[in-house]
Amino acid sequence: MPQDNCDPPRLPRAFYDRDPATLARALLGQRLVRIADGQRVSGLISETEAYGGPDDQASHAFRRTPRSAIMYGPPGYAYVYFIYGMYFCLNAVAAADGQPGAVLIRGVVPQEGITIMRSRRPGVADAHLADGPGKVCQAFGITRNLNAADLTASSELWIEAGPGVPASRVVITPRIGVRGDAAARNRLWRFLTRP
DNA sequence: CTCTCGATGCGCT
DNA sequence: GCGCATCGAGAGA
Repeated sequence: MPQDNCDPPRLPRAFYDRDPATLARALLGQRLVRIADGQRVSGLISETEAYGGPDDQASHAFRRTPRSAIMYGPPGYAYVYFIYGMYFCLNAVAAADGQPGAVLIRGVVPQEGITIMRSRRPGVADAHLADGPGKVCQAFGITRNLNAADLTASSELWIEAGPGVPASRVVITPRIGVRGDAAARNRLWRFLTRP
């Protein structure tokens, strides 16, 4: 596979080497980039959620299993999982090696390759191309193949430094759809960008 | 092996 | 607002 970019400005591993909530906030306004079939698709991350380890009942890493093992590994890797029999969700592994944690990419505002996204999600209005975790993976063509991809080195999927988002435009809420104990439900670990 | 149900999205009401 | 699609991970037996 020839590398058609000289040196894409991927965020370095140190960027991911933080606790999940801090990383979730920091990922807002960064650029998610996907190259498939030589086509570049990108957008600014607009919504994230942090997931922890054994102290977070809502997290896959609440228990260490073969699937969640990657969340215990070094930061900067993609954790892609299959859900509800038909959707994929993309996470970026956070925190140091041995410290479990990840950030779910819940929403992206499309920038480049919008026509490709439309073709991947036929009949969907532009505003809803990637405004949900499953939609992000559909619009960006992200599947199981990209699980464990190194976001700091992959030529297929990475995150670049974007304009970021000022604190005045960040909204923080509890996470969506978590069913754990009160601690898991009440944690303010969802970050979204207000327009 | 079997059973449950989910870090969801969509279409219909 | 509500029900359904659809299947793999994880747990219990």
